[in-house]
Amino acid sequence: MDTDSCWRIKEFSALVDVPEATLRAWERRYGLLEPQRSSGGFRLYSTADERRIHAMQRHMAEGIAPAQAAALALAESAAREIPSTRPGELVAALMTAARAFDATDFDKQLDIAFSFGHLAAIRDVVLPTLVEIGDRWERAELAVGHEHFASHLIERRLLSLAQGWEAGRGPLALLACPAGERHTLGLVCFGLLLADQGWRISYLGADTPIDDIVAVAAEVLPSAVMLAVRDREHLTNNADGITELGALAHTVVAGNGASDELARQLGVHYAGGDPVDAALQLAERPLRPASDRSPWEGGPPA
Amino acid sequence: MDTDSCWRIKEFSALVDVPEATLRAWERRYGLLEPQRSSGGFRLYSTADERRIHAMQRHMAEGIAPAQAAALALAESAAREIPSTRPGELVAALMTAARAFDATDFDKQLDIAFSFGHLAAIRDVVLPTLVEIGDRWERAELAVGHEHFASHLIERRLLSLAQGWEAGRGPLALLACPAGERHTLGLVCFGLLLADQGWRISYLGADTPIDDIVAVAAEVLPSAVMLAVRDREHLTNNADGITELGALAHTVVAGNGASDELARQLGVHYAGGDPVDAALQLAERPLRPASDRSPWEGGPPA
DNA sequence: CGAGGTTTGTCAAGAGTTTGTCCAGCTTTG
DNA sequence: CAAAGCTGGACAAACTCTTGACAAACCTCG
Repeated sequence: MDTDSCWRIKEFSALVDVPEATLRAWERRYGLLEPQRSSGGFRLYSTADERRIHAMQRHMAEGIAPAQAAALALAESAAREIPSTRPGELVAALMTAARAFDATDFDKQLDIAFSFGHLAAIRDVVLPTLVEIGDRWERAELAVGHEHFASHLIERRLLSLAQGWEAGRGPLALLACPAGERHTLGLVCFGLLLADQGWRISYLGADTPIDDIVAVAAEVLPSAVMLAVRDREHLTNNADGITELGALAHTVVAGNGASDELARQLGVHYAGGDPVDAALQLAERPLRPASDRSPWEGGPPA
Repeated sequence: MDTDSCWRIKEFSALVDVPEATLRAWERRYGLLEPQRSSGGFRLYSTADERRIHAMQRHMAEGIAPAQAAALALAESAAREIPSTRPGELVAALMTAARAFDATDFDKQLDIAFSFGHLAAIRDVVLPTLVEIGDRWERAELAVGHEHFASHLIERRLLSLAQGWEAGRGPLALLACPAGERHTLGLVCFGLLLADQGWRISYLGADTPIDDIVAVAAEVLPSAVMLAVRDREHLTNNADGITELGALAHTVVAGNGASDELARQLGVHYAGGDPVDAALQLAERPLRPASDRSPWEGGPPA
């Protein structure tokens, strides 16, 4: 998306409020700018150049001499490509970006988070951020607009990463939220982690009538079914269907709406409130040889 | 479609407000225009040429030099070539894949569809598929499970393509579904097409309380706000807030729940039921010079 | 403090590029 | 036939390039 090597020197000079001669001097003397060139040799500045100019200006405003300011700006520009940040800082940066409705920055922080792998990103950044957003929303420190904005960007990222999770040769997991339940982010996190362990994912998403989940399970014969619920009532309202599902396939309920006791009543398994735990718990069980139809038949191993 | 290659140069020149000599120069020097020719050699401009001119003008209004503006306009134009294979076959293949819960195949068909560009894929494949799914669901030929399965795969694809749609320098559009409304796919299609035209997108997604949409609009100051609704009641239930929004920004309602009459009552604009129409309609208005705060102030141009 | 050197923003000259516009001579259209 | 178009070349205005220079500001050090 960087087709933006556009501005010629006059426009760029006006844009960043630096005289043309100075722009050329900074390029010549410090290598601060790296404009492309037109076929005739005209400079074509990009947004990267713009960022470097702004960094330079910021440092000079602090009283730093031009040569040093340029060196700092260049160093920052280089550091932008190799960030090393702690998860807590990433969560804070995500919250800041969400508060400012800065989708570009939010996405950049997600880039950094996911550069550490799915597990670390989800466990240490994405889920803590969702919790933080929820907390602040409850304390009215954050508007619904912020929550929607951030949730969408996280969802977009997770679904992008989910590309291809249905392919492969591992056991099949069917993922859904039962009727009424619309919080899918945890479920998608779970699916991603499970796919990392070699599972294939079939995903039905939010608010799926329990009868349809049962029907799909009967057709695709998954090795496991995962139902994610935030609100307890979405389990109790669908109790009969869930019990039916439990008889058909190894069924797991997870999320804050589920509990060990409730799962037992429904005749299904419980995997805790945390999708990371749930995925690792489900994935780390040793699989039976491929000749078995289901690794779960005969109940879960001790 | 638009086989209306009809304007001769004088009329076209007046239409797009570019002198005839300049039109010929842009064609000769940048290949920006590809008018058909009459038997005697007269240029016959089409709506595609008009779109390219508008893209060119948009970039030049941002201060980008003509040569670069033309290159950008051409790049955008290339992304919307008309497919050579039959879209109908793709729709049929998608339905078959959905019926079999074959996510891998479904995704492969989407690959093919989107190889023809966002516009063609959305207009000729994605939207027809959604309509088809809706129809078959109403006739009970398709279970909710199939619908969820397919919707999720389409959503996943669209959101993946939406990566980066917030970046750039064009006018900003704020997209949301008001409270109660959960059908976002059309809205995302709209956003993708608008982003192709150089707009920046800020997205709040489904079921956003109208007060929060207003609050976000007041903060990010979009050039346009788009509300997508399938059910009419989600407009009427939020009437006061929508009118307030209309006073704050150029607000457009679209989708099957909207209508010209209802929009007028609410004091906002109506863009039809089809996101493709809506996006092209909004995008193709010539933008005022960058010095103006909003291209819409003073109402839409004649 | 003051001499001597370095840094930095700015300028100028002369050559080259980009771009909107125009012209001449000829053709097409209605 | 008159109005409108076409081609190809040509041009001037605006813009940009490089190189070299220069003065003011800033340093270092005796």
